[in-house]
Amino acid sequence: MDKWTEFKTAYRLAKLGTLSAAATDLGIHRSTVMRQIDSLEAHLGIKLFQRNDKGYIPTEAGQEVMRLGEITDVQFNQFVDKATNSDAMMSGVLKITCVNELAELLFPVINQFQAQYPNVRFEILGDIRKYALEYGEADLAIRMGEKPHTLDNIVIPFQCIEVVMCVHQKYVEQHGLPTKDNWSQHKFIANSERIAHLPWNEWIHTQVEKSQIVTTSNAHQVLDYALHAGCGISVSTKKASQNNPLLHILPIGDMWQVNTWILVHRDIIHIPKVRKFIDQLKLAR
Amino acid sequence: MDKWTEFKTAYRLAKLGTLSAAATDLGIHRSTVMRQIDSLEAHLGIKLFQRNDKGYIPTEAGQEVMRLGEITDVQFNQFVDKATNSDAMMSGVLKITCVNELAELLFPVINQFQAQYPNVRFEILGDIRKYALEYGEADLAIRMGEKPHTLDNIVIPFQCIEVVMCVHQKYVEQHGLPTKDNWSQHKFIANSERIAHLPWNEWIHTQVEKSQIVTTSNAHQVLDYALHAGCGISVSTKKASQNNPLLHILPIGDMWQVNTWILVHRDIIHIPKVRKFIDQLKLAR
DNA sequence: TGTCTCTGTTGCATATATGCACATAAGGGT
DNA sequence: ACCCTTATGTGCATATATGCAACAGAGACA
Repeated sequence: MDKWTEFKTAYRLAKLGTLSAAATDLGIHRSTVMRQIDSLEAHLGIKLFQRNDKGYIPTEAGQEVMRLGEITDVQFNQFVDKATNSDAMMSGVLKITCVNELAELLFPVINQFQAQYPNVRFEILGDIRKYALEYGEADLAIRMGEKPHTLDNIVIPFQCIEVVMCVHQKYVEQHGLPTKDNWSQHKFIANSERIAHLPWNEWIHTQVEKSQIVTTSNAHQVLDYALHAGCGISVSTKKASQNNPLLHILPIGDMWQVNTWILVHRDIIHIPKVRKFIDQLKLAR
Repeated sequence: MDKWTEFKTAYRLAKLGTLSAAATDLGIHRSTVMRQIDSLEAHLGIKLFQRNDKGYIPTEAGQEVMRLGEITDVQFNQFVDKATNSDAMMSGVLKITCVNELAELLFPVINQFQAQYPNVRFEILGDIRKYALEYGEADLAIRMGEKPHTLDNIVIPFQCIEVVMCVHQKYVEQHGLPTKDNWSQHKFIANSERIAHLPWNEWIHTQVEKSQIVTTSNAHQVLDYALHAGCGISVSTKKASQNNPLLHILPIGDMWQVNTWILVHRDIIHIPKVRKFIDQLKLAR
């Protein structure tokens, strides 16, 4: 049974009783209604209506069509209402992918957003690898570095974050404060993998002798522990470093201005909750 | 939402993931699937799918379409199965209209039919007036007399019944046995209304003096009571008269050969239970 | 009785949807 | 490196469905 449109026509006809009324109701022509019914009956091999000069009377099967059509119509309309009404769509999960390091930029906005739309849940896919927006693995991505060049994804500039070298007080007590002149003698902490979209990590791997990188991990949080334990010099956002009085910001290297970008697939940017969340992200720039 | 066909297409696409698969499944062309989806999305103003080079991934709304479509599909298919499968259709009510006098012809067949199809219920509309098959008041009609000439109804010859004049033993004891020569002196029982499709009733009204018709009623059963109480001469089927030893069949008038006809609307004759019941009626001719 | 409006029905011109062929891109296997 | 298969996307010719207009019958009303 693939004649769903004809089925709806039959349902309206059974409900209203005449071709003319059904046609007006459906916004099509009388004759179209008639031919759709003829077609449907021929297809099913059963009569759905008894015709007379006064109109169309549903047979037992026709009454079943009416009953079923009514249910279906309500369900479809409810779906359309729900899908069309923005507020009703402000629910479900919003999946965001980013490297762990960027998650902290997100949560102030998420917090604010959830106050307004408590039914939207967030799922942060904090991982090294890039999740593919194209395959629906995530709704949004936050990326760093050069402006991503994609085909199906829309790229929106997000924050320009400042990144600094820093070291913990414990390290200073043990090894002294690294300076511009002697940093090449100190210990460094870095991600064990070379990841193109982690620019400062690349900087360490290219600018620092391999032997200086004494602590590595594939997890950002582990590196953070190492930093706070005084294992060596690491990289952090300026903001995070300033908030911790035990962290010393070092004048080593340059102060990085790293651009971040919001990525969203062009097919889902118009989904209300996605759009509204992006709007709030923009305000937080 | 009147794009039910497109809705089904969207549901299959969401289920199968690619245009090609959905197209094959639906028996239409890839490009048709694509354009129907585009059309539906444009109509709803929301994206149902996220497109990529591997296929179509349903959005949250698209998943809802899939869920709803699945339910609807099952329901529609169940309907088609039920409506198509003859045995499954052998249920519900079968409405038959006839004058009370003919009902006794029906019940042997009904009895046999119900043994085979216990889920079919019968509703006999035994009344003087003709129920209109065209307006769905009844499924079948049994009519007497001349072959009915109708436009939308199919007429099938049924039984040729023999009708006789008869009188009860009580009447004979009181007034003597009516004969061919003296019947015009006797009392008659007739329906109070002149009904064209009750030929023997018409015969009485035209051939017998008004003053002779001493007992009338608009109900056949009442007339029957009057006959058995010995109130006068009445008309009955030969069969019924022969079964009652207290009834005398009189040689008055002619022995009528009355044709009876099965009437059924052309739109419902193909409904399994209607067709099968008619088949059994034919066997009982 | 005539008119008016309601119903379904049917032929015909046109608008719409469909299928085909081809272009394009990406991955898998040899 | 090449082929083969998978997938989507897009003009274009054609098939299909639609709307229109006209017709016929039935009932309401004056």
